[in-house]
Amino acid sequence: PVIHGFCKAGRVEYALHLMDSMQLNGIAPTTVTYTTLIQGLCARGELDRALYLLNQMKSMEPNCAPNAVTYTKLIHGLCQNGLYELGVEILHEMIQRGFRPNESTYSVLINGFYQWGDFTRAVVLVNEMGHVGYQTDLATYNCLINGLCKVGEMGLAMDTIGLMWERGVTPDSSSYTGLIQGLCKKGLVDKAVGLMEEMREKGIEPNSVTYTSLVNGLKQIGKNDVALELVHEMESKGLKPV
RNA sequence: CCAAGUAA
Repeated sequence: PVIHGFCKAGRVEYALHLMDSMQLNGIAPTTVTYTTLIQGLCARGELDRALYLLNQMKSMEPNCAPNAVTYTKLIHGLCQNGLYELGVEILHEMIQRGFRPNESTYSVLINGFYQWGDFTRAVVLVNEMGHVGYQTDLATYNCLINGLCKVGEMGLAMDTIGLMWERGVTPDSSSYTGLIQGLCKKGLVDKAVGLMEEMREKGIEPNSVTYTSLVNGLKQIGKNDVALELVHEMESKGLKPV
């Protein structure tokens, strides 16, 4: 808890030191302690040290056995630093050790793949996920949609949101915002406008990011007047441009 | 029970 605070404040070194003194006083670090430190190290790009900590945890079982959260944080860190191949390895290790990766784990990886442009790997992963009969939740879908939009696969992205409705997962404003951005990038601003109408019909309120994205799209194709209208509408709802 | 994932 305290350590978590230090990590968030960017004082990872201090937190590590603190853990040492805890051990000297006979206080055993817990899984959460380690996990938090791993997160802190990842954020600083010190992945080797994070991996080292993971090994240390494994040798200290069962008191601080790594769990799903530990792995997810680590994989997240690896992905952020472009080491998603290693992330996949860790994922497999995790499965071998009998951990079920959960929705967060997959979200993190999907995100990592797209972030570094590895579209094919992402698709493989998603299939793998579906194959295991995995339950994809809202955030996972959103990661997927965003990824697809980034690659310009708008057809697939639209299919995905359709799938969400079918499966009873209600998309949120993030889901739609991603799509709107993708459409705008392709110059399909009219479709983006239509999509925004659709989302309100379904009772999903656009937020400031949604508005801003669409406004930018409209400006790009020179529809400054329409863009301005939107800005006013947004402001009348108390939303500020981002 | 406390630590994990998504849009500008």
